[in-house]
Amino acid sequence: METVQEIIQRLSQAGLKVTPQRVAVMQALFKLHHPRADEIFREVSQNLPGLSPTTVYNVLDVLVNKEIIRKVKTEADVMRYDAMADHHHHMYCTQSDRMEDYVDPELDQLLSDYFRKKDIKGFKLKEIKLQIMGEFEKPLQKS
Amino acid sequence: METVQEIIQRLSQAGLKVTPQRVAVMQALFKLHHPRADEIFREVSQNLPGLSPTTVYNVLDVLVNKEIIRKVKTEADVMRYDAMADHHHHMYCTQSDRMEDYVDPELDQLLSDYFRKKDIKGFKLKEIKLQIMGEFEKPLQKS
DNA sequence: TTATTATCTTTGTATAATTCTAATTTAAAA
DNA sequence: TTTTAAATTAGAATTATACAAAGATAATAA
Repeated sequence: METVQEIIQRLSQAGLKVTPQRVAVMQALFKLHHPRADEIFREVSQNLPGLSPTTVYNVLDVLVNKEIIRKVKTEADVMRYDAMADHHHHMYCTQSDRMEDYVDPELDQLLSDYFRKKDIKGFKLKEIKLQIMGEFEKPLQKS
Repeated sequence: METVQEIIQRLSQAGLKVTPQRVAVMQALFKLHHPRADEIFREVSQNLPGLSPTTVYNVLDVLVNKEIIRKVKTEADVMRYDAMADHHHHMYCTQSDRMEDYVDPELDQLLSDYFRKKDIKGFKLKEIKLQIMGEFEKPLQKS
């Protein structure tokens, strides 16, 4: 969970103006779990009445371009957003659009070793992300 | 490249009626490379004038549900579809929307061994798919 | 601190992808 | 064949997202 200070710092570092809208969108991204744009809009609107949906899309686009956050598409065809603190993978439920983070440095090491040897011709590899498909056994708890 | 015979057989096996629209959509899926719904629509319309876009969406949904084809989840806003002959991964260009298949049984073995040991709690794993992000060195040839 | 300016946000409209509904047609079983 | 459940269609509706122009504001430098 990031503090406002850290959010402000991240925005500045990226050469972005620090606006209340941007800070609030980032906060929503940390608070909500892989939210959709409309969820962010609703959340942020509570603190910033009069917020425009366009602003949310603009802010999200800017953050994606600066690689501060990421877009992720789920099974259900909705776009979700992810504050990408550290490198991580995603577990997807094949029955719903539920999605969770999966962090596993050991696996990352294994993969990075493997691909160092492998070296795909004509392709400069930058990152490996896993989509781990399956079913969650326990239903998601309401927060 | 699948023959019409094989496509018909696959549809029947899944308990689906064999309609010209379905066969044509499957053919388009093999001909085109990870097409979007609208690309399929345009392709199939050439042979089946008067085709409705709704039909393309319906057919794609049915095929996805019967696990004959797959939706490909990317960071792009549009959904792409994949005739899933064999298990494979995807390589993505970070500079464009280019996307290629990546087949690597050795890697699959490695991953399956790893996750057999690992066993994520509360999650029934079905499949691992890699998103290999990077840059293609040579531009794609026009077909 | 204040003025300046580039950047951001907003409003309102537009567009594109996808879904819905209800009517019509068709593949396949009897 | 006839029947019927399943599939397709047209057209309207919805939804998410993008656009363009005007107004507001954060950051820079005077």
